[in-house]
Amino acid sequence: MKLITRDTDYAIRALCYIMKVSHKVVSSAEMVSKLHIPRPFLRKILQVLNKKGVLKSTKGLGGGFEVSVPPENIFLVDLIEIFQGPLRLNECLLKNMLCPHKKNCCLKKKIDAIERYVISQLRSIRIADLLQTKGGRHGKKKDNQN
Amino acid sequence: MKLITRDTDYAIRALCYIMKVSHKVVSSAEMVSKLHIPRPFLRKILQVLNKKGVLKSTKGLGGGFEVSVPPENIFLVDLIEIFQGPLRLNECLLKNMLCPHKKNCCLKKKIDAIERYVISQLRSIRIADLLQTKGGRHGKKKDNQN
DNA sequence: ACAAATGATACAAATATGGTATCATTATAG
DNA sequence: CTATAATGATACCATATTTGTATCATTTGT
Repeated sequence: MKLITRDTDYAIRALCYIMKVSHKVVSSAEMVSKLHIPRPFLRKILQVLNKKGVLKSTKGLGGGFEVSVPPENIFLVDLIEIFQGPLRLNECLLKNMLCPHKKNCCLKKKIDAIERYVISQLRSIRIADLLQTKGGRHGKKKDNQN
Repeated sequence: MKLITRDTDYAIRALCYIMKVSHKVVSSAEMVSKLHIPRPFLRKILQVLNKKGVLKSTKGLGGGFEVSVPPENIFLVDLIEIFQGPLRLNECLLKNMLCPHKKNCCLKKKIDAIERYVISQLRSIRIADLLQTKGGRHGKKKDNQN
């Protein structure tokens, strides 16, 4: 059971890279070569981030992607929900009607409580916070051979 | 993202049914008719529970399954691990080497902390505790039309 | 011996995940 | 104004996981 899937993972990496780099607009080609993410896959991910308003894209020569909301306002839970849908730990139970005739199943209650905790934790993680340990830690040191 | 998959779900239902019912040994046929679980799938699940020592099976006429450890000693986390493997929320990050050159990635740390919390919570949920709200709540009341 | 049960195991369908490929559109440089 | 470098849209495909099915062997009570 993965809390974070590959596309969310790649999205985090891409966002961190864009935030870290000095120039505002970053092309997908640059990210592919730096982050070693399969190109079409990364492009698809970037398009999603653009549609969701997390990134802003510019077409044409010299175009690319830039962060479109203040980095402090992007949280891990947002990316997870964009790529993995709403975080629901107990969907299976409801779908299969484990407790068909009662709403007060204590298993559901307990799992709901866990879910609330997990979401609250994920909501507290800023993508910008990850920058410190995501390759930008040493400020000006070169990291282009990563 | 499901915390509990279908087989774990079915296992919970079956265990609760066996615990709830007055007779010790319960056949898979009975559980199929009462719990509305596809027969071959339930049989497979029961066999796993038998192999793992949670249930004890008796072959032949009048045979079936009975609980083989004290119900208070069966926890939700055990069933999850039996059917879904060890609970690891962050395997993806490691596999893809999100942080290839540093062990002190703060994202990993945070997710590990969440994982520890989730596991501790799941470890505190006894299957026997679920009985109260799983169809056995009213004691002797009939519930066989479920 | 027969029937009722589980044991073992291989197969298959459906879904989710991870990834490709292709063509259209936009924008800039010259 | 055309060539080129970028993204937009979209359909497709491969693999893994989940959710089952099917079949035959084995055991056991009557």
